[in-house]
Formats: sequence, structure tokens, C-alpha cells
Amino acid sequence: VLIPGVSRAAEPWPAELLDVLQEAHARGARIASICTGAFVLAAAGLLDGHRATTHWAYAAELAKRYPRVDVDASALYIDDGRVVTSAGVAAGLDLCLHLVRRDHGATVAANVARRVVMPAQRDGGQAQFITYEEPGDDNSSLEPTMHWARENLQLPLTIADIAGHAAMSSRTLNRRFKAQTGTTPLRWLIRQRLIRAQQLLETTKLPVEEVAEVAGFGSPVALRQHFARALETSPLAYRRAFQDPETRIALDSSL
DNA sequence: CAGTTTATCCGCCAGT
DNA sequence: TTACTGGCGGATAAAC
Repeated sequence: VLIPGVSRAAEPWPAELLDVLQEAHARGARIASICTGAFVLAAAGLLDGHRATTHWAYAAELAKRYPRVDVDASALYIDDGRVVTSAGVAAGLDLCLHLVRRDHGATVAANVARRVVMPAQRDGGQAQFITYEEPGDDNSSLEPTMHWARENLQLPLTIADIAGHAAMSSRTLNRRFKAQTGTTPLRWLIRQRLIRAQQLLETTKLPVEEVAEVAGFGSPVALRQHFARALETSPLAYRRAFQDPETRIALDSSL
């Protein structure tokens, strides 16, 4: 069940709506909200005791009106298992893509992202204020460097290497990276490597050891640790779940 | 999994 | 004066 951004003028929400939401949640449905939709979920009590986010301009009010909700205004979206909330409308796209990735794997998500013409790289922890479009004509964009880094993931890239490619100091790279993407270079790099590893696990039969190497993790241990932290699974379990996305989707829809 | 080593991040600040 | 860069060092996170 997806609650989109709604006008706050519509409060109080119809009791029937809240009932339906609670009922859906009780029988195991996954509930998501975009932007101010989080207020509806909060009113239904579905966010009590959970971490959640909303548009940055409303975060303070949400936290104040619903003290039992752990509001994190800095996140793009927060997946708390059964309940998923996202920041402003653009972050809603990230949330939807995240759900696709969770259900169908990184390869399918990448295809969807390409089809709807959006970049597929943002994770939920990223800051809210970042735009999709690059400044454009000015030459301050880090896009070429990020592209280069993605092409060379298998190399043991350091921040100094990346800064070197961008022809600036590490200190400046850090600052500019944060301004343009909302994350730090290393976090971004690890996420790119994880996505690459996911795709390799889905579409190839390479042993985990080689997947780790090709994705640029220094060791299979590093891959497993990052996998566990970000995806809450192991590489092998992930492969088992997503090895053949077509088959899996067919099976799911036939159930 | 825990302990150690190494790399990254970020506030502060001086320089252009 | 404003806008930006980049070195320094300690807190913190990643790699080993």
C-alpha cells in the first residue's frame, strides 16, 4: 500500500482510511509513504516505535506531533521492514526503485531505472537536498570522475586516486562530493561495488571469491561484511534468491 | 568475532 | 568582502 504526498489541509484523515491501513498492516501488507504521506501512516499509528522520514520541511512537525516516531530528517528513505517512508517526491522514486531491487534484484532494478530514465545509485541514507540533474554547462560536475570510478571498480581505488582523477585535493573532493551527491566518496564507492557484486551474483556463476575481486572488494570477507550490513544477507543466499530473475518473477506471480 | 592497523572524514584555518 | 581551495589533526570507520 503506497500513500503518496497529500495536502495537509485534508486533515483529519478519514477514519475509514486509517482503519483500512491498520487492517492491511495487520494482515502483513507492506506499507510505504512518499513525502507528507508519512503523516497518514503516523496518524494510523503504523510508525510508532519505528524510524521514519518525510519531506525535510515537515520533519520537525512530524516529530513533534508524533513523539513515538523516530524521525530522521536526513535520510532519503527509510526501510524499516514492513513500513517504508521517503522524503520529498524525488526520493519517492528512490524508494520505489529500492522496493524493486529488494524484490527482484539489482539487475531488474537497473533495467527499470534505465527505462524510467533515472540514475540507480542512491541509497536511503543519502542526504535529502541533492538534485538529479547536474549543473550542466559548468565544468564542476564530478560525473566524469564517478563514471571513471565505476569503470574501474576492480582496482583498489583510494580517495586520493579519485581526487587525482578529478584534479583536486582529497579535501576538496570530499567537500564537492558531499555537495553533489549527499554522501562521502567512500560510502558511494562501497555502494557501487555492492551493486556490481549483486549484478554479478544474479547474472553469472562466478564463485563469491571472484565476485569480490571483480567488484573491487579487497577480500571475500569484506564483501560478506558489506553485504550483511547493507542487504542483511550473504552473497550466496542472495544468489539463491535472485539467480534467475525471469523465473523468479514468473513463479511469484503464479502464486 | 575481537583486536590492531590503516584510511577516511570533517572542523578549523590560513592562503589565493 | 566573498568564494573557494587544501593542509592539519583527531574522531571515526574500514581493512586486515
